[in-house]
Amino acid sequence: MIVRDRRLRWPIAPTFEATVRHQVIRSVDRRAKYLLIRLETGTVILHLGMSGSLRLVDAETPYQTHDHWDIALGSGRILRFHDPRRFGSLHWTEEDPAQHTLLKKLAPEPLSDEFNGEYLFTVTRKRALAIKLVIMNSQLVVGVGNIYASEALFRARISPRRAGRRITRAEAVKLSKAIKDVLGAAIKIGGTTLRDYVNADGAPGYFRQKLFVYERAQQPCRVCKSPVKQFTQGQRSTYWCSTCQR
DNA sequence: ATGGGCACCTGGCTGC
DNA sequence: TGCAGCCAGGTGCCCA
Repeated sequence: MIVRDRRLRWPIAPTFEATVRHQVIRSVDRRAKYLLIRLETGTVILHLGMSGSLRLVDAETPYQTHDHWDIALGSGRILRFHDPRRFGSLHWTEEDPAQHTLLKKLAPEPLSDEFNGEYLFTVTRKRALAIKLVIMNSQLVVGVGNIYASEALFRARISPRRAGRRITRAEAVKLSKAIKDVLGAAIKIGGTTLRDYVNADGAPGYFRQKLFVYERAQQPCRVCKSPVKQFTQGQRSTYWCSTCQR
């Protein structure tokens, strides 16, 4: 393994290369947005942040700016990590990865049966916080960042300003379905590409074309034609249609 | 227990 | 043409 820049969101541990050297990859899994690569003596926990990507390249492929590390595989190819914003991270654990600090408090997988209307209704009961911020809390919901939060609420026809505890049981059902739908649809077509972000093949994600409200301030709502509104919640932009969403 | 705010980082864009 | 300044994203962490 070659590390060119240890400065990711957290610095890559100085012992990391020596630890993973010569180990066989047993399996690759995922929890929330963390990639789990199980080796013989432990697990690599990797996050792509917002601009990270992994590519499998030939050994002679020259590295480029922001190619922060390479792992040489037994096949002769190289697993290369590229991340302009350096919000990605790389950790090592020899214990059950589910018990790792970064993973142990995470909410259920949003596409699992465990994540449903009843679950969402229950966890929102004592939340005075706006529902948009509630569904962006990884202890309550995982997989929903700023883009999909606005999109899911639009699909569920719920105002992003509504207090979590004011969500009715029926709305919790709608919202849990909207979250599953938006994540499922986005995954299916390669995610959402904004500006310079590309996926592992260097291709953009095409979900941007399917966004109903995100980054569409002033533009007509795709359902009712009234202008999409924008405001700030938790230091982040929220987009919504005040006609469709209540 | 809950919520508010900040931090990390760089490319793209705006405006002088 | 160049450059300073702002904004965007995911999410952990510190403090009230």
